[in-house]
Amino acid sequence: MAHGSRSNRHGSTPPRDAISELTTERLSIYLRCLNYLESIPQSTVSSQELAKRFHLNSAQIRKDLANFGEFGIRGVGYNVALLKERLQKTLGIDRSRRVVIAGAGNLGMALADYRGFSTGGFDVVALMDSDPAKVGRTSKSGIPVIPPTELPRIAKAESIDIGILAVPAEQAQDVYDAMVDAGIRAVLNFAPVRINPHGNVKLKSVDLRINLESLSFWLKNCDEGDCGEETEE
Amino acid sequence: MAHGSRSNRHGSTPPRDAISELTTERLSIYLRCLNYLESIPQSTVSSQELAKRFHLNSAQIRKDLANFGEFGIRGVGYNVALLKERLQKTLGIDRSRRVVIAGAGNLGMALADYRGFSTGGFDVVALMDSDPAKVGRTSKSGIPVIPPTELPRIAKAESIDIGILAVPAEQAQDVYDAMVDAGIRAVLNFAPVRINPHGNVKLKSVDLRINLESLSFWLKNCDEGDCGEETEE
DNA sequence: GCATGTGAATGGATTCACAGCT
DNA sequence: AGCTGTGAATCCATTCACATGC
Repeated sequence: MAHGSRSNRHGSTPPRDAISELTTERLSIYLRCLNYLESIPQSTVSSQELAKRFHLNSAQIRKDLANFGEFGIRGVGYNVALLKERLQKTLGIDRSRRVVIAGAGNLGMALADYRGFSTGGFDVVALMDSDPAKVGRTSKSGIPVIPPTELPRIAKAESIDIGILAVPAEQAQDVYDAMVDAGIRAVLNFAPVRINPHGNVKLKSVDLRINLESLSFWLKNCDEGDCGEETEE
Repeated sequence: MAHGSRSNRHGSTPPRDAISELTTERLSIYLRCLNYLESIPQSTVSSQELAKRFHLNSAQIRKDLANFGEFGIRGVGYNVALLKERLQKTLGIDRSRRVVIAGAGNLGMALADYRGFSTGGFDVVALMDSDPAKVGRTSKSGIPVIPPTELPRIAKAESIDIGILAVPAEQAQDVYDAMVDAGIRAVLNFAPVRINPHGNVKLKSVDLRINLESLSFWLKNCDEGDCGEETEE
């Protein structure tokens, strides 16, 4: 109780009306753009300028933002720093999110040390690997490798928010299940398999091969005639 | 001429009618599923079984496949090995695609050695890095690091199909432009920036942060009330 | 005047449901 | 009978265009 009354007083309007994944991914993109503008530096931007600069659609920008409040000033545009802050809050990265990565192979190690994660909101707490030879070592940046048996304890103790699967395809389902059992509620999967998802645990998959195959398809159709003006992001 | 007459004789029907990216990405997924079935082994599969097993929609599978020919047998289903072969051909990975990776940092190195690429259709020919200290060395699996000045020559000599950007955000645009100049016609970008695309060069971006942010958004909205039955791939 | 925020219109993609083949 | 391939129907996302407010 005492939870949902003050409805539109200054942007705390809750989504509640089912925001699509496409929308939230665009919010991240806007955030990226704003970071750039802030570094220029530039303090104000209109949806049109954003659209032109970064190949977006101005109406879509406005509509996406409108889902979460009224962040702009009519006749003026958006305050870069302010909008950035609002987007970070909307995406839930105003506080740090704790991450564990399963699989201390090439990919897992690279992700663990990826600066794009550590700077700004994501905190890789541990790598996990079933290979005893790897356990106890650390990544270049010092993230420790723990054994699978430690997962439940770490997940609780460090209140892990997100699990990343960077294990071979054959192990992915089992490790996913273990993460779910350990109470992790969001998983990002890099293994090239379809995970059997557990309801209530958010699953997203990034299949690196799919992207290459998609490019290959385009190349093939290019060779065979119509190249068109494709670009896409 | 002598190009488009024998229309539907055994599946060589050309797309020509603009296949969406979503469709081609699903083709890759189907291919992944077929590989699994082949390993079971299982020789025949219906769209319904595929759908049930891998959380897909049977009508969509049939519709996607129908874009490229009639691969199934009514009353029976699809031959796993045959369909797999057809999909590989459709995606243009029946022959090997040659890849160069820009950026010999953690991510670039991990991608270069990623087994998911090398096994089956993609051939990482070289890493490229502007750091002289890295040039001349190799990745764990032996892929050589070349300097940027070598790119045009390698691109021609090795007939590179695909460039991968694994460089820091600040360099991404320049390296992309260099790849375009070198005649590379498809680029996969891992840098968290919006690349200004060159027409006629296919660009796809994979932003690792976006995926984490998307999970974070979901977690946040979970905490604040409606969790729903989300899952998604 | 200028740019946001938004209903209405458009355009795509997914799903339904069945005709047609084996 | 069973399952594919496909028009029709539905659903969702994007874009347009304008009323609203600075």
